Amino acid sequence: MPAKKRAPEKIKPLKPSGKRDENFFELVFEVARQIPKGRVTSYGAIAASLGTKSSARLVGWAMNGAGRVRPKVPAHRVVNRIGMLSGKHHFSPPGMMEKLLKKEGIKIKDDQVQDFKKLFWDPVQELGF
DNA sequence: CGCCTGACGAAAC
DNA sequence: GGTTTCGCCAGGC
Repeated sequence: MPAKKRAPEKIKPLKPSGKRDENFFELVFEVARQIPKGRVTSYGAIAASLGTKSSARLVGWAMNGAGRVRPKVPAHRVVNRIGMLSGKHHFSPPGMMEKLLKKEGIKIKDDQVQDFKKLFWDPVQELGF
């Protein structure tokens, strides 16, 4: 029997209104803007704070528009859950993300954030969600 | 109109 | 324990 069914944890429904259009993106940007300087968070953490922890990909997708919203969203402070700069390839110069992070005092080693766990900023915890 | 891809995550194998 | 697959939603082709 082909193990092709993964439904581990059930995700909670989105807004009762069913409105999950660009509003979701706005929320992502809002949370991302709350990231303090010198700190980092993960896509999944943001998604979780919005109530859609399974939609971590959407957070990343939302970041695609991070550069076209104002004020600019510090997308460079958002990395995946292991602290890897998965999104560096999406910056103008791929090294920009790392550069910005280092500028804030964050050490990067091989596309990975050092002391990620220590620098991790959990929106759910910090924002009190 | 349908299939594939994508800056993730987590379980299944 | 590394690899694979699924789910999420949206957009591109």
